[in-house]
Amino acid sequence: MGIQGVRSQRQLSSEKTAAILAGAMQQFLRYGYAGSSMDRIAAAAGVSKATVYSHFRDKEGLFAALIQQMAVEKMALMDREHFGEGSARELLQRILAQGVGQLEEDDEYGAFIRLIIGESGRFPQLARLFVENISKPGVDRLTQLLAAHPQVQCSDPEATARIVIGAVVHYKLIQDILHGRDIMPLESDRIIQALVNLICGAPAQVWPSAGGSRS
Amino acid sequence: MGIQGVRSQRQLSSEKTAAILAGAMQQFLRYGYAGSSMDRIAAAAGVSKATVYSHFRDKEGLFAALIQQMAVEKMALMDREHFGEGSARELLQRILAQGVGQLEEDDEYGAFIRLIIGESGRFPQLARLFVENISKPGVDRLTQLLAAHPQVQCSDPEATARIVIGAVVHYKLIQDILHGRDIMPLESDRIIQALVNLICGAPAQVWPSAGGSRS
DNA sequence: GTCTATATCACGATAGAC
DNA sequence: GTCTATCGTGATATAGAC
Repeated sequence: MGIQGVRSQRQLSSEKTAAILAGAMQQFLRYGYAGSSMDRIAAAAGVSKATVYSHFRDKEGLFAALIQQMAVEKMALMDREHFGEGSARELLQRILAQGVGQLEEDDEYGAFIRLIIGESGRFPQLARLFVENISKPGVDRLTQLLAAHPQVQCSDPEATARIVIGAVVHYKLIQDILHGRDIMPLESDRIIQALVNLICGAPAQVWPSAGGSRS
Repeated sequence: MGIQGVRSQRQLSSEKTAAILAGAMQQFLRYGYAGSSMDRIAAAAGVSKATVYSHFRDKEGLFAALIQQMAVEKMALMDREHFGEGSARELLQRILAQGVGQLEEDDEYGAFIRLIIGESGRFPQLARLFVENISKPGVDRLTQLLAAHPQVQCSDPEATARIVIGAVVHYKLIQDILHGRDIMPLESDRIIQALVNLICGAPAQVWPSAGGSRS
């Protein structure tokens, strides 16, 4: 099903290939798979429709190649980051601020997530590719980071990592992808602070006695 | 844009209307908006295509009516629940177990979420309808519950509620909607327990002294 | 390799009989 | 109100010139 055999279509001009993929990205991200036409993709790429079919077997092959390319791109965004030194609280805060900020400024990322989820019924293998190359590496990295800092109070780092990632992704989902910013307004700092406080303990623990942590 | 004026189309037979909506649900949930055809919807409903057009103005009107109906249905699932008495930990655990269990057994719910997200670019008003009638009430209820139990250690109940809901929704998203169960296996109890421990403190609080809440 | 032109078909929406 | 039949359009994919 199209996921294999993408590389075998690449030994062509590779100048037009990039243009076609760019046009396909613009259309697929905006209109979804079934809502995009090969005519408009060719027009957006600045080539004829026959050229598209000389570079990719059919619409499904083009779509699979695009998703694969975007998965590699978005995966690379995360791998290069090093988060320096500091306490667990500082480190976690830095990671979350960087992740949320990147997610908020990258409009394309939201459209990509929308596309993957929307087509996950028709293209389950591409959805799995997203999980394997994007979701899992992110959760794994955070899991190792939580496990490496024993001062954080969590007995299950893997489940905790998924909670953190899930909270951030869901925030992006409601705020941007589902256009809920006016209905459920919430500053991203509130999410970040609440997450850090949950995992590292409340910040201003005035009385370390039995009281609690109300402001 | 179709969201209004749905009721005005209802004073018809209302026998066929239900059949059409059922057929539309089957098709739209499976193939998305652009991937569904009015011919197959009519066939799935057991009526002719002209009958569909006598009950709904066009494809967009039918889609909007279906989303509206499903939003009301799924909203009603949550409103009727009463969670009895008990400590904050017991209460939260009961709520999460009930919510996750309902989300896991209801295949239709996953397909509905996939559809809403996938079409949120083309139909932003329907996405907002989902946020307003499904997401917001759930978060609001959990927020009030967290705020009503001062023994839970959270200074921002609203942000905390969104973290909890986000973790659960993201779990459903990865496991079922994106077919990642084999790639990132995780028992739902692990998520529930980790959430409860984060919010209510670790379970075995042997010494309630200055130590904090390490396990 | 890339184009224009075309084959073939399914789509949304409607007309008109009953 | 519901059906059959159909109109016009735009879809995927290909043929053949250059």
